[in-house]
Amino acid sequence: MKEDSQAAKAYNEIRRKILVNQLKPGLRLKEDVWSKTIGVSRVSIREALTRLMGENLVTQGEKGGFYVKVLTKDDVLEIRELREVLEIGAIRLSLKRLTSENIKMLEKICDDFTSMVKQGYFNGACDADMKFHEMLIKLSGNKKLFNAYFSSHIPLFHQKLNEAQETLNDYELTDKEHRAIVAALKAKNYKKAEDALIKHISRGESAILDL
Amino acid sequence: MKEDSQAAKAYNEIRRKILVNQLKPGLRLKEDVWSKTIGVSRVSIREALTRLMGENLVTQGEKGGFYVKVLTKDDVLEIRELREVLEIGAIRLSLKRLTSENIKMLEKICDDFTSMVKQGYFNGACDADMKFHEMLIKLSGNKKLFNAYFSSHIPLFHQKLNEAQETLNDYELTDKEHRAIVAALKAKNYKKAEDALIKHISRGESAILDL
DNA sequence: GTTTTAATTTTTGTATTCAAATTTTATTAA
DNA sequence: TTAATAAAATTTGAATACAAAAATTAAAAC
Repeated sequence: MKEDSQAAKAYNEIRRKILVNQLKPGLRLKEDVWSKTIGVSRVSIREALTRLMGENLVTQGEKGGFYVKVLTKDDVLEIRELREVLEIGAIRLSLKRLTSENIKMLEKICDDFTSMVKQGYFNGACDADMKFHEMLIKLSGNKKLFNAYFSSHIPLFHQKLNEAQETLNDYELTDKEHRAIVAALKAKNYKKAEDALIKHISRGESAILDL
Repeated sequence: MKEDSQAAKAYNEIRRKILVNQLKPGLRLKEDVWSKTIGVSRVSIREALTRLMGENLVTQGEKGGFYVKVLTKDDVLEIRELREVLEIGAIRLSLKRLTSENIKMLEKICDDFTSMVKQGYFNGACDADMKFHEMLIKLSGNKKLFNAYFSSHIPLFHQKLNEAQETLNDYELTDKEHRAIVAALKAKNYKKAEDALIKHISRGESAILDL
């Protein structure tokens, strides 16, 4: 799929919409509809949807037809575990190579989070939350790890998490937990960082499952 | 893609050939050739290749055209790290839920490995090696983790590993290391299991990079 | 003989087409 | 009215067709 092909155009557009939750899970994606919406032939739409199926962002019903991937309760549970595995792993990999620059980047994201919560920009705070965890992964310096992180529906997971954050207290807890992780990393205390991270992620899961 | 569609047929056939290294990395996959080989229309081949692109088993050149994914030296390094992350994580998740049944399954695989090496069935031993690590992942009980394991080109990595095993000594080392991991798991000693696993995987990487 | 250029062939990207399968709507019988 | 059946419409799976792009080959110029 060439960068500038019709199929790539469709792929990017549909993918984006799924990841920002504009296309609700379970929705059927009719080829003809999207063909007209995006203005490319049905073949190109099919190609885009097939690629998304390879990424597991869409599934196919037994009788054919594409559907937006549905996150079940089991999925949420498994994603939480996988997040734990990947983020803890990332910390372990990055600990040796962490620079003070890196720590500053994390602290900056924490500060952004704090200030946005204070000003009532809750969606912005959610962005910062996602960014924080992505940064943890990125600091591992391992592209494949980053890739695994993103192909695991973690963005979808985070979508749900966003909905779960309701009281101001939730945000303040998140903030504290993030900062605890950063502090442990700064002190190069692997065990402490790991514990803080596990605690943080587990709380997120509970919040989602309570929805 | 319906289970029994033409595209699924092509997808499975091409995918298998890539994973068992019958299609060498870097090879161009011409749609027309495969259309005639498999006996389906070019559209179905395109669909299969597009899906494989979503899985990152094939890539696309700047000027279009599909190619079998090439594993670079960096890839090997990153996969080794990712394996470490995923397998250590799997151990952590499974430790609480490990039954004596599970341990027996692992021991059985070790025994198979030993006996095949003794009889000179080195490819069989390689299979058992892969199976051992897959089992570690499976025992986590997390399908998404298993999925991440498989979408990380770890089978391709293992292919290379197979080529790297040369002397009888290599096989005996592998055997010992596997058994050390199982012993630690049996004793529910997480730290020991983790250490044994890291040591085992690191040695594998060195062997590959020496190729 | 080598390098450029032009012509030819191959290969891909995309649209169109068509039949089969599926879903929806309408009709009939209970 | 509800359930069952039949008819119509929609939707997909798959082949074909065709133009544009890329690669290869042949021809010409140096």
